Amino acid sequence: MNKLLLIDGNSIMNRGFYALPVDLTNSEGLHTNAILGFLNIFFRIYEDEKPSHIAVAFDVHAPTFRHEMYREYKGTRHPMPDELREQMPVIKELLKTMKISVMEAAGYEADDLIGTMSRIGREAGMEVTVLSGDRDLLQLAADNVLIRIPKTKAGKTVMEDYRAKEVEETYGVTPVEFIEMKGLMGDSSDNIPGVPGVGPKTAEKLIRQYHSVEEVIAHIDEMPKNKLRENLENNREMAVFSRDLSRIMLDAPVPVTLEDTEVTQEMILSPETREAFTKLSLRSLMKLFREGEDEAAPKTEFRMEIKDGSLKDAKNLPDDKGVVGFYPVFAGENLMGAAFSYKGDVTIVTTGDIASLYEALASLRKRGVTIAVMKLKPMIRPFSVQPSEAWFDTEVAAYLLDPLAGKYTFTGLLEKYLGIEISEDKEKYAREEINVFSLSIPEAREYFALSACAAELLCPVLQSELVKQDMEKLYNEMEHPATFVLSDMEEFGIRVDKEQLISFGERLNSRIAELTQMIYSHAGESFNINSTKQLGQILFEKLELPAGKKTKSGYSTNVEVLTKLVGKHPIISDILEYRQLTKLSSTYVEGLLGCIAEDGRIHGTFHQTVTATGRISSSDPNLQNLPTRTELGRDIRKVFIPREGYCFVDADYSQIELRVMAAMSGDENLISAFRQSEDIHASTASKVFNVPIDQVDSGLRRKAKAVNFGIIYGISSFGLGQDLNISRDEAQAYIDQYFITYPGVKAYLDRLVEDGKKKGSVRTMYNRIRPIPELKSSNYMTRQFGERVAMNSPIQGTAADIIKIAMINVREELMRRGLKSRLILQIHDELLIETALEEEQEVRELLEHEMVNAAELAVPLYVDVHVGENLYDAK
DNA sequence: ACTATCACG
DNA sequence: ACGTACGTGATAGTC
Repeated sequence: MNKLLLIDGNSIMNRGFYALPVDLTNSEGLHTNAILGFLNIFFRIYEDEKPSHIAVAFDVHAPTFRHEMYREYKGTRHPMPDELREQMPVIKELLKTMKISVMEAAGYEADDLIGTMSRIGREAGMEVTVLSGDRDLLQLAADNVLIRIPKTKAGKTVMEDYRAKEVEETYGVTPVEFIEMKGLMGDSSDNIPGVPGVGPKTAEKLIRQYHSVEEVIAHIDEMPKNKLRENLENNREMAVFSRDLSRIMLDAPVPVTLEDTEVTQEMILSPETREAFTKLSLRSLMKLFREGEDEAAPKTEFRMEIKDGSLKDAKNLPDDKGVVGFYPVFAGENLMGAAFSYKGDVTIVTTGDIASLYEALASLRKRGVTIAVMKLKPMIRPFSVQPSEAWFDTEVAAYLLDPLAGKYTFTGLLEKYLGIEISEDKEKYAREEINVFSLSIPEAREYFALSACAAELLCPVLQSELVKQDMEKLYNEMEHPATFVLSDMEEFGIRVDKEQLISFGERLNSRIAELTQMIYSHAGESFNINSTKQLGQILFEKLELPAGKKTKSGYSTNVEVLTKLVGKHPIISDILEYRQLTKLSSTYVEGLLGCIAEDGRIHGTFHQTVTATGRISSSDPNLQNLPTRTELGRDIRKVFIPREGYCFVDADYSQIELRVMAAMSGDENLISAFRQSEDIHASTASKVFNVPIDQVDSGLRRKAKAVNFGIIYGISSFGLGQDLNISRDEAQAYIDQYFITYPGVKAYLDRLVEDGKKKGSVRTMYNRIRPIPELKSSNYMTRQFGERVAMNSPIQGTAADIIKIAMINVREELMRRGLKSRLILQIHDELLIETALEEEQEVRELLEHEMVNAAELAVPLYVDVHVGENLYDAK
């Protein structure tokens, strides 16, 4: 028996939109929650009913035929949220991809198209199912027309099913009478007026008795003389009219024939659909394809076979130029074995012989094989991997494609890019940090095999995705070689004078002990000064100091608040000093001491796939935030020293972000300012505040500097005012003046926001992408944030790109010249080279040259170079 | 696991 | 009427 499924597209999309979190987006920032909600319900019903024919109806947003005579009532309709609106064309397109008929007709509502199709189906002898969240459709219910209304019960979606019988049982009226009822009671959400004072109860009572609006009217005089009767008398026409408005048309001009709506599972779940789901990041729906393939002919099904083998097997793996997935197993420094994957066949080799494994890899490379791994950096050293070799790092590639993803595990990437879901009980593999020794032997074997296999499968997909996104060059020429620089920096590390660090810590701690006692005596009791909760109580309750207004779960006790209280009570300055010293002691002295390796050096980790903008980050310890802004904190840097016979050569870019902005905006005034002036803040002050450059005092310069930073961060008058401690209006005046001075900058920033909104992302000069889903938010604050990000990311990101180029070239040049000096640290706009004393002059020149020439901009790049015997002196 | 604070560019 | 500067990581306290 043929079955026809009719879906109220607007209603089901609406339901999906409000049922699922709105922050569901695909990689391009397009919202997908309504689409996912729609598809979830759709496939549930599809499984249930296995319909042979399907059509989805949508409202056309124009005055509809049934309502056009009553247009003034349409004003009360809620406008569709933008996040939902943007999903409407996408679902229609997706349905077309699924070969499902989309019905739309100008002047007709979805209800009318569904009603008409239900009649056509019924007359053709089909079973008809109507899916809608709207009870209006109940009037269509019949013995062979089933109305299904999804409801959420305890978080689960359940269906309320109505045939004619159920409508009568629930409402006490027949489906046809249901229309009459609505004529009396009206429907505010549908802008049907009805009769005043008549609600569902009265309407039901009247229709059960009289069966139609006309009959009710005909019997008005039999009714008791009350308000109801009066209302009915005064609204006879309105009742008839409302009833007619409520009646769904059964003869609308539907744009499809019954034959058009015929569809099979194969047509719905085609490869094109799969591709479309992937593009929409609808990962949870990928399982549909696997099930489909299990039943039919399996084609791209995930298949992996693990077998044991020798290195000889590994060496001879592919017989053509291909991709081999690779995963080495280490226990600390010791090699335990490796997994090789080729076309889904994984060979696990148990060996501790690193030289032979190295050899096997070399032989694969020689034959032009690409070695794909999930994470390259840790393999560089053990296998002496060179930047020129064809290794492919899926993590770095996936990071470039989606820098906001956060983690790049094989489970996540397989699902995202290939729709392959590793079965539920393997969830532990999805974790970022995984200790393979906590796994059983078979589990561990499977983990190694999956890692190798996933790398192999992902490699071509990610490569073609990079090409599509125009980031192939970025990967090959910047990110891939940068991995080697980071690996080197981690390997070399930085030497620390442990004794000096310990004695520095002792000095800090004795002062901290003094301060602690003084604070306790000021407070009149001892308490945990580190607890903001307790500190807040002492300061603002016991000592009754004016509460720094900022809160959220209590009083704020941050520097900003405390600084304003200095002088009000002697405890404040002690707390400020205590804070500063404990920070130094715990984070820097204790923290760093815990990181010193056997060789007396700190080998931190540099992360390449963490930041949203393309910057490098540093951890264990973070070597990019060593104190420098205060004198005492800065002293910590004295314990970072070069090895014997070496010195530090350090260079930092001068105003790289402002220069990048000048160049990318093409603003002539800012460009010429940079070409002429060495002091851009003073120059800005002179122009913005309209004073001769030689009359710019330090205060004016400070203000201009703050404005310059503000511009880069995506200026707001509030933020600038906060920073400079001036009024919002004054801050706004500075900003206005800045944009008058540099109109090209203003135009550029506007362009970034506009472009970002259009594309959902922005890019750096080197094509690095930063998605900005916030730009499409309906929340004002979120959207504002998105706009600031749109202005900042291309600038910060381009600066990050440039220093990456410099790092790569510095490393390359040091090697090429056979120098002993090594790059050991990058701090965003600064590079540090541990330099052999005899190479000092050459390295100074080399470093400056490579940094200045890393990019050719409309504005010259400039670096400050320093030499020192420790990190303190080198800045 | 989350929040508050503070170190850096 | 809202409540903000952009990008990170470490520590300590609290839940």
